Amino acid sequence: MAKTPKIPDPTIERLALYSRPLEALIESGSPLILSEKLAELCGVSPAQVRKDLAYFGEFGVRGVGYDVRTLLKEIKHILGTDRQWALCIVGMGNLGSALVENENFRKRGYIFSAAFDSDPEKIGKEMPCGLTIEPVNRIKELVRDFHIRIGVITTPPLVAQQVANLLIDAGIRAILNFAPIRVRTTDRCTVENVDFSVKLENLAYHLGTL
Amino acid sequence: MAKTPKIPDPTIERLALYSRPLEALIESGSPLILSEKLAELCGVSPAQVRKDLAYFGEFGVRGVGYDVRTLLKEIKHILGTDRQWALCIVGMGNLGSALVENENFRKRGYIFSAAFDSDPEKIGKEMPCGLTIEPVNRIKELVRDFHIRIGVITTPPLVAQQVANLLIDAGIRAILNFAPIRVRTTDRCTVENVDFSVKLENLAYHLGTL
DNA sequence: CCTTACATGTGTATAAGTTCACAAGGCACC
DNA sequence: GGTGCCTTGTGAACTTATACACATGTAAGG
Repeated sequence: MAKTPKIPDPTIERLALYSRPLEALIESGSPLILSEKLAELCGVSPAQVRKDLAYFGEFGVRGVGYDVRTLLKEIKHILGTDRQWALCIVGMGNLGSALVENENFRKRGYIFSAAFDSDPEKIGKEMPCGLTIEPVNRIKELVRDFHIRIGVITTPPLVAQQVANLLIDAGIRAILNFAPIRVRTTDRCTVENVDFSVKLENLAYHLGTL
Repeated sequence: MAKTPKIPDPTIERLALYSRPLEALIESGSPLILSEKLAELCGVSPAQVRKDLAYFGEFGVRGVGYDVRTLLKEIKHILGTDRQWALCIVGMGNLGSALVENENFRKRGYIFSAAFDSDPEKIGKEMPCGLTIEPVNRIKELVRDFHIRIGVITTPPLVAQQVANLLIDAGIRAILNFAPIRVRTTDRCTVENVDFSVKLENLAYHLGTL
């Protein structure tokens, strides 16, 4: 990996953001993009775009702009999206089921390799995507066998922490948590929390002040 | 609304975060919470908690702590979560269906009052929650009739912007967008974007550097 | 080959947000 | 009623992140 003295966390988040319009631009055949245009598409400032990219190298050509294909390739390499990642998911309720069927993930190299639940009713059922729901006591075994590095939690909040512990114990080093509770982890394991209602409350606040 | 000179945006996001453990504490019967304890539960610093709250008033008692019920009440009032909000949702795929069935929303006062899709196959179908899927050309009418203020977008990315325009035109002033594309709006309309794969790419980056 | 135009890359300035450290205030016990 | 303990509330220091403005380098055209 390239020399990266200290990258701001928001920069990483924005890199992922930049890749969305770039993918669309490749589809539409545009070979070139300007920082100004990309900035507008992502809702940030042009200087921000250039600074973010400059942390990792010189990907553009002065006086010209950025080659779309090259830039996307570089961003994907930085983020590690140029390879595939095996995921597992715990909690096959409505949300969990929706996620494993989601094409967006697969398209970006995130492959659900195992799905778990504790409900005996669900265990053994095959889902439209072809996965069979496994009992949680097989987490360790399947994480090892499928080389799963990332875990997704879509359980009720009350059991989310236990599940996180199971995942960490199984060797998972990154967790995407959809349960509305902050799960604790060790230094070895990164967590990203996604809480829909937090977002909604944000919106409600802004509505209230209008 | 109280005098609020200039509230940092992260503060609002954290207020919503604080409310989660507080709800749990009420269930478990603890009457009192210390900034240090709440901070730990939310993964922030105690000073941060106190500063965030101090923007809106003095809710605690020095030397004692915060009364859980009072604090939650105040936070809910600030965020506007002490009343109910009517939502509509556009795009009844797997994710959309999962969201309308989600109990988390209803519990916090967010009520799905209308669901839309453009697929003739889906229109007219009744969902487990009792809602009937309506055609998108009824958005304006139903938004008006049900006094809907917040719209949720769970469509494919290609039509997300059009849908956003429809919603804005119908008078919606806040949008929660799950499509992996940044939708543009007017000043009158706030948008919150939730992009799962951005979160995943974040995780992938951190895994890569480990 | 030199000049002009233009967009990137970057050091510096500005702004925003977080942590620190302590003053202010309330409760309990003596 | 006074004293000591404890936690909040908060101004100031510090850290982080964003915006500015210009120097740098490339391509095209005369």
